Amino acid sequence: MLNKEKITSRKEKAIETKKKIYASADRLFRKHGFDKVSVDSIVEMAGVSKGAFYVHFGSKNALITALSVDFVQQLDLDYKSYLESFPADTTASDILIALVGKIADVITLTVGYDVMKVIYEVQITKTVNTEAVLGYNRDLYKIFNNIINQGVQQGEFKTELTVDTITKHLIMAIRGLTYEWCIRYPNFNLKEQALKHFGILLTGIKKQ
Amino acid sequence: MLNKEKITSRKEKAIETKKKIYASADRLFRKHGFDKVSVDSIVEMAGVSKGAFYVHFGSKNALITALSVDFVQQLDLDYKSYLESFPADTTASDILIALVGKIADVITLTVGYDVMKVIYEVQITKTVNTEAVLGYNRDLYKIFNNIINQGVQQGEFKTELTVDTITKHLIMAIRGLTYEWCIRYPNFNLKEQALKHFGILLTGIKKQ
DNA sequence: TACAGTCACCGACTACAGTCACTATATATT
DNA sequence: AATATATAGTGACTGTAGTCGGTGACTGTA
Repeated sequence: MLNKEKITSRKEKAIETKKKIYASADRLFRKHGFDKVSVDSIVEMAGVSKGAFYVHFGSKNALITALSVDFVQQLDLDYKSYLESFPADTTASDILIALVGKIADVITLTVGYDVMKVIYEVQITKTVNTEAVLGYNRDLYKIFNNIINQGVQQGEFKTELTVDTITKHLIMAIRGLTYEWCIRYPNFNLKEQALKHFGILLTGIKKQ
Repeated sequence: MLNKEKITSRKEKAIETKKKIYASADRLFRKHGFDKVSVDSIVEMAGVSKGAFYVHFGSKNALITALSVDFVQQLDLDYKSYLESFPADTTASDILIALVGKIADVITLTVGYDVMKVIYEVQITKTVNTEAVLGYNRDLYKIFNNIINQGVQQGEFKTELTVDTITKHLIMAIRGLTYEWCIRYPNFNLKEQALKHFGILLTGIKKQ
């Protein structure tokens, strides 16, 4: 029987090939944008065949998603460290508002429209498993969960809804805002609208 | 100079061609779903050339959008007549909650996942002008505006935000919920989540 | 060492959206 | 009526994502 774990020279080479494709794609996408880069150009730069591409990635979108996932995970780490800069006695609402502003900044300034658009498009076309972006154990959910939990503990938020439920609704709202930003681009100020929207949502969650 | 208004036999024939394409597409889409119908098969059924298709529709998505727009306008009319069945003294909140439930029902039961998915996908890929679906003068905005205005007049809602602003935020929330439903399909109960979400939003809008 | 099985890889091929130079003919102009 | 112009319509062609039967180097086994 073949040992599934052993890393043979053959598998090493395969991993090497995958990395080459990934790296070429990354360079080309950054240079020309997602739309203008074809699979053919990626495999040409990587020096492999088209067949090899589809051995390692189920589709062009799957590759884009893989790149996005790396990106999203990095972003979540950034949000985490951003929060560590806050004084311990900041209220949960204030933290949430600050975080939402930060997220809006990152999306509009760092990530940018082209990339966000593709991520949202891929999610809806479902050609790819986007668990890492959508999954409820994504870091962003944990971050929100912690803040909201703190708000509930300190009697700032209502207890009618579970912490988990509130978390899901708030992150859904961010996704909705970002979707709206994408479809109305460039006629929609994400940060301004996000802060206003969270003003409403937080009022609905706070104790009267 | 050519008279732009006159309906010549030539223009009649052109309209006829457009209708044939439209009708063939409608039949094929209903039968096989959007993804499995090619432009070639549409023009074959309509008995016209591919070039004719692109004379009348800028892209395949433009045709899908045209079909969607008809659909959406019909839905908005349905919502309007649904509201007329309410007693005059119903509170604005109650009307809104009922309407949101109705919309969720229509989306999940009447329109269905396949069609919603395409509408949301077309909007984000922006290959087409989706003004009729997104435009702030869409009937749905007017409907919401009336209800919210009533709520403000009767002192039920806060006056910090304008009626217009509230309308936009609520419809954005519906879009966000529907997007979430699409990307989590079939693991997301739209009606349940929409009602819960509007519970939060309305609390944030009502006078304390 | 011989050999059978596997699998990473190859690249010609298919399917399909969209383009464009051209044709045919209805309409406007003289 | 003769001619010029505008435009609906044509279909071969292009570009690109994705497919699939074939190949040979590498693997574990006897």
